[in-house]
Amino acid sequence: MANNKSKISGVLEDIEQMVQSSVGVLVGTEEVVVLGDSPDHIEGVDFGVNVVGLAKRFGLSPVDLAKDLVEVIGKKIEGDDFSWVSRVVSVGPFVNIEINVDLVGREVVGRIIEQGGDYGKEREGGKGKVVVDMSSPNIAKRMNYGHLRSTVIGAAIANLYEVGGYEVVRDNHIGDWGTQYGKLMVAIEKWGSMQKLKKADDPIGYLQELYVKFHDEVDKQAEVEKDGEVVVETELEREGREAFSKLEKGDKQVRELWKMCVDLSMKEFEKIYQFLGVKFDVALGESFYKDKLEETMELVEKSDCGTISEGALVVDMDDVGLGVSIVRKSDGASVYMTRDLACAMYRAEEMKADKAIYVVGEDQKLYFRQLFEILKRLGVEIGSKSEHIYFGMVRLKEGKMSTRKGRTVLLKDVIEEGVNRVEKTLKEKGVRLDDEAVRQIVAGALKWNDLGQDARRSMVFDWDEALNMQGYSAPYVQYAVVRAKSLLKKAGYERGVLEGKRVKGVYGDETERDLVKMLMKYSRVLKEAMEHNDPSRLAVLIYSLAKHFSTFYNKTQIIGSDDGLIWARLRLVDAVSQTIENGLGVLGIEVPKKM
RNA sequence: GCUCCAGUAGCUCAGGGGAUAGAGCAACGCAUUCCUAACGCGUAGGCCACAGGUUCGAAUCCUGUCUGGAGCACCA
Repeated sequence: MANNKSKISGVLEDIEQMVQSSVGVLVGTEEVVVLGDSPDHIEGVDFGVNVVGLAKRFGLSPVDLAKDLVEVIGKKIEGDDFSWVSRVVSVGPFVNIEINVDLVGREVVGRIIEQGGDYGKEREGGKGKVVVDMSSPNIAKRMNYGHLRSTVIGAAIANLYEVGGYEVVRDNHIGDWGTQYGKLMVAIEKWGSMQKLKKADDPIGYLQELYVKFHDEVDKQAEVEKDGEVVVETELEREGREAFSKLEKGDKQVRELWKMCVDLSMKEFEKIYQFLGVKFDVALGESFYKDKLEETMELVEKSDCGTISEGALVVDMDDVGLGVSIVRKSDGASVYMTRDLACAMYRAEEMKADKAIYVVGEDQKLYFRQLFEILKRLGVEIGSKSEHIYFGMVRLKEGKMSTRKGRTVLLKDVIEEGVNRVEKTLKEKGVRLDDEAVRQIVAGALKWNDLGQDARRSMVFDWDEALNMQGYSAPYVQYAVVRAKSLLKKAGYERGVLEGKRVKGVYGDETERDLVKMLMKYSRVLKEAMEHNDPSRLAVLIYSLAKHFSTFYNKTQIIGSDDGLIWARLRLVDAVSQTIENGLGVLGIEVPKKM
């Protein structure tokens, strides 16, 4: 087991491997060993292993096992077989390891600089193809702050899978089909016009108002009719439902109007995506599957799981606690489920995807369990491999967001406020930045708020939190990278040019040591983030890197130092900045040229 | 009513069987002729919702209670 083992795995993994084989010497088989952090109050150690679980499994005393392990590892170190570890001690059931930080540091830094933007990436591709179903705004509605979540979390998940060796298709699953568009068509015909829509400054706003009016009118009708009999469906709703039915059957006039709404909406969405720097590989909206719906409904009807109930085609999953799901309405029209079934099959058969990841809010948890269950019952394999990555709802202090009650925070307003805040800060600092840098900072701040914490928690919208630019935030991390790069430039540092430069005897300082340790953990954290579908793990690590870099930057004068460490330190700065930038890249956050 | 998710510092959150529970914000104090202060250093702030249980060991696992969020047939 030499130091220069496979360069594919990281140094941390190599050390783990060494401990693992040491365990093998003691118990006969190699057991998976994970190096954790050692506690701060025990000085001089860097990583720790808890052997209780291991000892129990083999019926050994944890304390004895720890002692024995220390002895075996100690021999390896002494024999100069493994010089990355300089000391190993046991404390109760823990085995603590001190790394030879100078050696390890130079190795890790060297690898990062060598691999650059590829550092942390899985070398072996071919893990499979995954479709990430993300963003998915509904047409004819303005995007509100809540729509940010699926978009940025989806982008980060997609990137995580990509660096994890998967082929990824980012699919913006636009909501452009369904009864609500029948209602919208009715509203346009009754109270608006195509001409007005074409000329409108804010076409989506125009459509949204019509949609809201539709519901207001429905409420009025319902009240009137309530005086008579029990009303299930108002006249207006019936018209809306019929209009959708017409749309679905291919009525030319309705289709034309619908198409216009789609095009106008997409144009608006594109502006926001551009600001955020979010890209999709495809945008196959729900309507894309409109010609496959008949076939899908037939398939369900002919399958063992489909039954007719109250005129509708349903799948009863009560036996597994999932209730009943409608696949075809009693009037023959499709529902969301029909489209998603067709979509899943298309992704499996046509796109050759192995897996689909739906980045959609927690309110649809039951729905996706139903979707996967139906696919399973239909014998469609992708269903059992797909996942619903959910995120908590965004509320306002006043309560749930509601387009109809005008109680929303529009995404474009949040962006605008972000730009204003950045510009105000710049004025105070007397710094000038171009629009691109401002955009990157605002987009970063917005994304961090979604990616920096467990997405499953629901959140109450708060301007200061949504646009936080201090401390645990994207601008803080971006700033660290910008400082690092500027420092490198000022020092005349160039990658790979080291002739005659001393790069020895470094990384003894505590902060430098912490930085090295965090760099070592990068690829592991990346992998964990992917496996848990949790970008926040990555955010936590790169924030930590930025934090320690800031400490280092403030206390260590690098340029002008003449203690012979300058080049080694610059290399460390380079590696740190590269790693942070890689991590930010995975989160979909760009680094401005200047800050 | 049933099901799922969450409750950790004043606020927003990390940690999710192990060693003395950590950050950011807010507060207070310090620093600054030096690589840009969206920065750094320090102080203070905790019955980890509550009650039982499992364990050598629980913020972490189990059960129950309370509080908040989400969902439960022709919306998406």
